[in-house]
Amino acid sequence: MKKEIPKAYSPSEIEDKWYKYWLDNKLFEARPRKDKKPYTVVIPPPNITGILTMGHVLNNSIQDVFVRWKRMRGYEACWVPGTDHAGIATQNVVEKSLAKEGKDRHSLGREKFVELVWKWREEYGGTIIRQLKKLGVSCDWTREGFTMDEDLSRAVREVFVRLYNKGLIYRGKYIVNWCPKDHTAISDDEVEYQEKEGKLYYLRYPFEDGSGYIVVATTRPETMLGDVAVAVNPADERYKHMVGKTLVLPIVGRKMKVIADDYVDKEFGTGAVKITPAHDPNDFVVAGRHDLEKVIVLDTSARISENAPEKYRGLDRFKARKQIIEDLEGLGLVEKIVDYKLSIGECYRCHTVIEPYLSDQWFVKMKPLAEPALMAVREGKIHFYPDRWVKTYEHWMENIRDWCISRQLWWGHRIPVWYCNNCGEFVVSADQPAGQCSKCGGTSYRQDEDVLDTWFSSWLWPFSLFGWPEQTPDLKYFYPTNTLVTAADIIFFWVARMIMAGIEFCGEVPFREVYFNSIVRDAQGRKMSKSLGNSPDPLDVIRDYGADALRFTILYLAPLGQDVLFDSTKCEIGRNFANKIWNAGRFLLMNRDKVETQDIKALPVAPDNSIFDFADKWIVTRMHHTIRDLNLSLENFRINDASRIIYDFVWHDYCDWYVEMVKERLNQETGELTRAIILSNAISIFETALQMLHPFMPFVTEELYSVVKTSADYDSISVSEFPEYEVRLVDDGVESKMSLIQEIVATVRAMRKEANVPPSAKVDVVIKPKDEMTLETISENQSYIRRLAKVESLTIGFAIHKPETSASAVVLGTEVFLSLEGLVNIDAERDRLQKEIARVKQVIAGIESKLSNEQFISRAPATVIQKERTKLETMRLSLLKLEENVQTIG
RNA sequence: GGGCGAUUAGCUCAGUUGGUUUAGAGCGCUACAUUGACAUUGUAGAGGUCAGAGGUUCGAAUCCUCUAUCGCCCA
Repeated sequence: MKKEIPKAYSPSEIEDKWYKYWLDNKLFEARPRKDKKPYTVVIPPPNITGILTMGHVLNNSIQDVFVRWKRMRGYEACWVPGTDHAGIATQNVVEKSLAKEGKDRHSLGREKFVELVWKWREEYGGTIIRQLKKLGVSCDWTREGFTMDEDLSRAVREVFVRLYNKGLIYRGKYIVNWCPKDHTAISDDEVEYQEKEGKLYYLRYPFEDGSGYIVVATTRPETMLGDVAVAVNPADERYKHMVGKTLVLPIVGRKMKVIADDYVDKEFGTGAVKITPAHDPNDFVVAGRHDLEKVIVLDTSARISENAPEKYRGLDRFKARKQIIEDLEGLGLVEKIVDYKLSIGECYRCHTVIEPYLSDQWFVKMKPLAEPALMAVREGKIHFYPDRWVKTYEHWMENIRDWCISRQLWWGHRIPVWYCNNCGEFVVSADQPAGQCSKCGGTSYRQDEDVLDTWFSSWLWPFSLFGWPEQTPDLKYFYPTNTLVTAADIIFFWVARMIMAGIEFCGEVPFREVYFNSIVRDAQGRKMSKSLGNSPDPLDVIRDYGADALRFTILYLAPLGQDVLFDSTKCEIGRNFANKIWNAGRFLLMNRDKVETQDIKALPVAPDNSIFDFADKWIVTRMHHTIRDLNLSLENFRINDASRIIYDFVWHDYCDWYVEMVKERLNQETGELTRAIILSNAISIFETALQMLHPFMPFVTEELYSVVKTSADYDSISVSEFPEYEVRLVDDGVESKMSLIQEIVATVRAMRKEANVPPSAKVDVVIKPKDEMTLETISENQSYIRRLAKVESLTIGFAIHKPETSASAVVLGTEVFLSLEGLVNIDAERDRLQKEIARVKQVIAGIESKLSNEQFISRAPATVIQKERTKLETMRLSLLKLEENVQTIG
């Protein structure tokens, strides 16, 4: 079975092949089963309008690591994918394409428009899902959900009805955040605040009786058209005598009173505030207290409305602002205009400046839902990683405000409220009411025009996906889910609300752990954004470097709780690593071919065979420590630690040292059976390494596993058994022995370099060990030292004298001499030794001062003191030898 | 204004409850190496007063306080 293996790993051919294989063999499909524990993850559903970003790459790579890891550990791993209908975003996209044809949604009509959006969704809505598959994610695609699916929509209506019946949903005229571009209300959380340079306008409002004027300060002078009062603080001496007096609103001519209200901040502006109840949330509250009229002077596009003087009607709010200031200046009513830094609210979708706007909306009373959700996190029913997000969560939950859930859009879940066409009475019902109107007996109804906030469906995601409100077997088995991986910027939008919904509707938290993944930034630390064009297209990166490389790199770079600075060229880390693994596999296969007369699959696997030497013992020990550390890191959500651990093991332990040692053994052994066993040991270690690596780099590991595997137990590495730490396979002493060998090798290499010995030249080395144990270790492994340090003859013994012309070094008390007939550079050698002597002296001085400190002796633990004593001894011995050797130079 | 985070090698970052640390890695840099796993490589090397100042401690990159700079969230 000779096989040509290319020198370099090329991912593109391999990735598609294996992804298809996994899907064809239904390896990611999960079902309720008694013999296994479930491990459930629901994907944060990307918008159907979205395309894959680096943020998605990180988020989904993390989920895939957990899911694959758990699957291999014997859990029934269920990762449910899906998409979000994204009300505003999707409607915008479709409207834009309509506009290109010179049409708009109103000319089309609601029904046709919604049909069109569905068509758009069929055609383009799956883009991000296709892209996700390129990443190799192990989702159960048979369970793919969409927030507008019939099942999920049913859950939305059911939830609305239940909350309404419980008195937690109400309708009312309130000030909401209005986006004049999208023509809809948005929730408080959907407003983004930006610091901007603006102006503060000081306007004079004259008294009716001609006794002068009062000066008010405002940042939005155009709203004066809707003013109905001026308020001052009742404790403000400056204005006390003016309260109750009548003003005439300039331009408009409306008569209004000066009122007193505690809300007014004496320090802000002049201490007198104009009151515009229909266009400011605070003024709205004040107006309620004083029973003031609410005059709406803007229309839904934030143009001046019919309720204002004719001159301004139809003007855009910013144009109106200019015009009004101009006109007021003409009347001599502008006191001054000063520069002012203000925080402006923008629509998080389109970045249009939000207008506070009085309108009829539906709200959810949040306080009763928030309380148990807050407790759940406080009591540890849900853990956050990193846990500092708990504080943010608590702060928000303690100050929670009601949630405006109605949106003036066409695309979304229509509010399940029906109005009697006859009398206007409304019925809240999951389905169209069939019977007679309870009030007038009418039988025809029309449904509320508005749709629900998109988050009103995504907060049900962890259970609506499993068939809620039906008590399905899936729901019983897979809910609550285990791990939620998401970005922290939707902790309020989504995470907190899911917790509330889970507890309210299922009586159980929706997940046990929340992992907040890093934010991916560009190399300069800027947030990735479309407008900056600094976001690499993950598909390009996959094409250039491979999906495994991208996954590994971003996981390796993203520590828990820190942002990650990413640049495509960093994927060299992952690409080079994939190539390294590939070539380790290539080495094994090429050598296996040389012993093909042996049926390598039939050979006993390490350590249960006779050929299990120092190198095998060492790598098996290292491997089990790696398994232990890797599993621990993953259990603690320290994914970048985990990727480092496996990286170091594969590259440094396995490739740099173990493979080199295997080469030496193959070189020495002539018996084919022995050679085959050596290889089978090496292959079995490699297989385990592949398994550990598989959650991170699924493709290359699957490919190599398929060609290298000896056991033939599993059709796919993705359903093979994840390695578990076995303490019986750990040899306690072998690591320190190996590190002695490694240090000796490194020292010889360094000495060679120092003396300018060409890399190909062989050298003679003489070693005088520190003690019997060292002697034994070195003797037993001298062939490795020879090969790794390119040594011709190696002499070991206690009765050794330093060769005449040689370089010397001391490694943990053991002397190493490098014979350099005519090669030794006396000055360089002396320098090197002097430097080392100085360093060792410093270390000794440090330890001595510690040990001579009575406080240290009396207070430090005995083990620490003993360690210091041992260290001192070794260092003193080294110093002695170094000084001896420096004297015999030349 | 309130809260949170960061500051360690030229760059990007590890350093888990203070003591196996003589502060590590990757990239970059310097030197050398190419007949078989890999130049997407190997070997060796240079490079750090752990932001600054105090404090706690026998012992601090690690804990506490303050200061400085940067970033994020909330008002």
